[in-house]
Amino acid sequence: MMRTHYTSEITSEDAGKEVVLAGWLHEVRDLGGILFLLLRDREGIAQITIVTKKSDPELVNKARKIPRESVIVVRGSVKAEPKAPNGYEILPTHIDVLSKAESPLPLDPTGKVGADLDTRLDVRFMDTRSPRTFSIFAVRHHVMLATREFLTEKGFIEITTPKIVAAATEGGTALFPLSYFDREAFLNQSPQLFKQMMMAGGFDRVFEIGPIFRAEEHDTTRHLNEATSIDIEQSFVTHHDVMGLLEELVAYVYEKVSERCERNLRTLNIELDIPKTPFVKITYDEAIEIARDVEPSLEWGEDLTTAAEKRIGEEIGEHYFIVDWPTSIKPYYSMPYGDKPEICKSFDLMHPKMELASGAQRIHEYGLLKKRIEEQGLNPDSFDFYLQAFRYGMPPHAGWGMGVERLLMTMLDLKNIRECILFPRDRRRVAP
RNA sequence: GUCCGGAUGGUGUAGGGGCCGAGCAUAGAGCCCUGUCGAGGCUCUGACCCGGGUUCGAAUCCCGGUCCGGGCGCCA
Repeated sequence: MMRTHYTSEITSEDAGKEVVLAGWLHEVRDLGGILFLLLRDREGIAQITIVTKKSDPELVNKARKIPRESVIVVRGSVKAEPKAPNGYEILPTHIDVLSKAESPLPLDPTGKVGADLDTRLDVRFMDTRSPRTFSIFAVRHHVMLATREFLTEKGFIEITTPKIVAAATEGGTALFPLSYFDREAFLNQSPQLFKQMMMAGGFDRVFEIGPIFRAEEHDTTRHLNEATSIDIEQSFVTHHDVMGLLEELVAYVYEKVSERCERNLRTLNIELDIPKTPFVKITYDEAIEIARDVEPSLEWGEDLTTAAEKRIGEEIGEHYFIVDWPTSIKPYYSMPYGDKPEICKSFDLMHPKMELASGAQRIHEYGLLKKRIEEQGLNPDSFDFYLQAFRYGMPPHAGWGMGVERLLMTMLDLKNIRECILFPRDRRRVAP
């Protein structure tokens, strides 16, 4: 290791110790007789102080010439100093420039001058140097870690399923075609079919965190063409059981993030309210009723518009479920109610600002599933690989899928979903 | 896809027919400065998206294109 400490690992109590810090030259303040260099690493910023008259002229000269954002290693002793930012400063004996930064910089990581999201995404490697952007991804990591902990604790087994597939999963959404040797294939829109097949496979409880691809030409602040989904499937349970699991998971993730990401949340200026469980449940019928305030022409059997979702979100004001959707607007694998087949055992998890997840009790009976595929205008033959799993002992099961970026976006109150993914793929952007 | 708005130094912006030889901030170069913490002061460098048109005159108005932002749709 080239460094002995992160900047955050030093306090005024380390006075007198020799340390080696490594990072980027965040800022230089040259006051003439005294020179302050700010060294930034991913955990924070440390002040390097050089009193010019008392220091080696060569070191002073060298320090004055380093361009901002160059990668430097500083060896020196810690001095307790109430006037310094974190209560300590480093009196350097050696400063090495490992990689000199060109100037001007494509954006300003100190954040003094703003940059458009588009500019930031073009030079994401530099954007993530800013403590704010870095914090978003530190939180993202903890969202995914907490999810894995929670689901593992609940007996779920993590699986990975193919992203290259032969046929559409659900119909509905558009897929990206690609050439697979001499055949056409697609990028998968969801692990749905595979996780269900593993219920027949005896896994009982599975989850996957992975990319999903949608070829829709949507162009909004809450859609991506490549997103990350947390998907679960569980056997011998009902949709009510997996809704319970989902709300517990969301609350757990919020709780762990607020415990483990204190500094990041402070950087982002976010005060996390841990959602209270159980979440409110309203039926689709009730949702339509509320939505008619703003969408009087909304008919039963139609999907909710953006304005409708907003109106209902305002009304409820916290996380909630919309349950019992019309069978016709949900995927074919959703289980219709036996006594009322026009509605099904499906649900959406909503944040007041947008949809986060959707799921259902699944059809586990071969004949009904095949019939539903046909009714939705799809060809059962292309689902043979899937349907087969329902013919030799398929337990009743339920599950859901939740968008990681949307969870993070609503948690951190970010205005654009592109903030939540390092290298977003959208209608226009395929690089970097 | 559609509607609205926009494109000015590296970055973020002001200016909406002549006042623009384009203002400001920040960054960069240089000088001064011993406690900065958005350090400060002085000097300098650096820009009107592309193509047509209107006009004596276009950064500014019109047309086309490209790119970008927001809303809606589609969608999760």
